[in-house]
Amino acid sequence: MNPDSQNTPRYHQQHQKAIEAAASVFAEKGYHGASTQDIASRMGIQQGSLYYYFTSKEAALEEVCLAALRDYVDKMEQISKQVQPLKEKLTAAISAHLASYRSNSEALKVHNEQRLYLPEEKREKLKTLGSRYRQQLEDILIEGIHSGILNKSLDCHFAALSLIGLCNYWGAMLTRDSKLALNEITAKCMHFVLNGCLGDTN
Amino acid sequence: MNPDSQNTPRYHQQHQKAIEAAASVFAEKGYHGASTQDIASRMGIQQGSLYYYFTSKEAALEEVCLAALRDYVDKMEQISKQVQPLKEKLTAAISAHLASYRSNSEALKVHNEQRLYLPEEKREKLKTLGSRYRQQLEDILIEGIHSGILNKSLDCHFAALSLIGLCNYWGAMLTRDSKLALNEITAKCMHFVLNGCLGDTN
DNA sequence: ATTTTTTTCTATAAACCTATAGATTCTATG
DNA sequence: CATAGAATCTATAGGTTTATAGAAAAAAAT
Repeated sequence: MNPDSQNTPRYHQQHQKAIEAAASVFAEKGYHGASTQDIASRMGIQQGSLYYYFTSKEAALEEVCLAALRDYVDKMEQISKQVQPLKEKLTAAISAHLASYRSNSEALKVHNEQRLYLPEEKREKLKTLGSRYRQQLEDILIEGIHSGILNKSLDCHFAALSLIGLCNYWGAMLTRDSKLALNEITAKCMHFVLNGCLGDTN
Repeated sequence: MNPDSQNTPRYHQQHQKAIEAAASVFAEKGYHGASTQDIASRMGIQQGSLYYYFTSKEAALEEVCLAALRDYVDKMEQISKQVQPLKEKLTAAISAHLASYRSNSEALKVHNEQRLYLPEEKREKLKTLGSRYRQQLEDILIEGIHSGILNKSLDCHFAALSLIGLCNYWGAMLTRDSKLALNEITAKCMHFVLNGCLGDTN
């Protein structure tokens, strides 16, 4: 393959479609449970043709995870930058996290559930992006402490991770049960994270 | 195979070993990523011999999940039955949940991450057991409300599920990072669940 | 219109995987 | 110790899977 060929508009567009197809199939069947045949079928080409866009199945998983996380970190960065009170920011963050599970071709789900099947080396970029995301969340919480809203002695690192865990859990639920309402779950997560089980309501 | 043969002590013991081997391999490589060869090797027999203990690879996954959940529901039942204050009960529940990830041959992890690869019919028993577990947790919370400790308007159903999500997340972390201390994570989860980010410390 | 380049297809090698059948070894019991 | 039954092994059928190579079709450039 001529290396220049990767610069045509068509290549770019098809490559994108390939990533989406892979994300969708991996989300449904898991990395090992999905075949390159499945991915190719979903994007309407022959199995062998897929290798024009991915050097290997593993590379496909890597690209899916990277794209998902990059997308997501970007979104978080925007939220984090905006000047608005803590509660609004946090709600936006949770809502964005949960929403990705529904809409975004489930790529984030693939990242969360399948990335460990990548070899160590291929996971490094993911780790970097992942901790940047966690850091942004942490910063929002720290800011909340400074503005006097959150508890001074809150362990922000632990809280940020827990929030991620919580959102991943409910995000996965959302993809499985279409009856669940995104807004409702967002609000409940928000309330739970802020108040816990002891705290006063409203 | 003579159906009586399944009643010998040796069969029982080897069957148990097979379930543990399967749990360990599934936990590491995922259901589809693991081969029956892997499982057989781990228990030190030939690949074909495995079928003396499992009718199929899928049946192996089913047994692993069932065993894990049964074990776990039992443990929860005991905790739930004990007469002790809410905080102690909740701590015991969280600690037990997290501990299973470390010690229990990671079968619970397999249940949480791989059970969806089972066909609907084979998942029904799991659903029943799973909701029994959730219900027990919910009951602990309800009791906490009645005894005046927890917030009256707490959504116990949502809180119970969230707690499960949180424990699954930190449980998975514990298996990946052996430096994390079980007791510390238990205490932090406990504190987070009770107080959230707003609540007072201690 | 012809040539070049990109994109897709077909065919296939090589590896692997599940499940079964029948032979073989082990174990317990009379 | 001989024998029945349990447990394991070997070999393999039948299927799927990844990845590659070379042909063919489509698109773009000259």
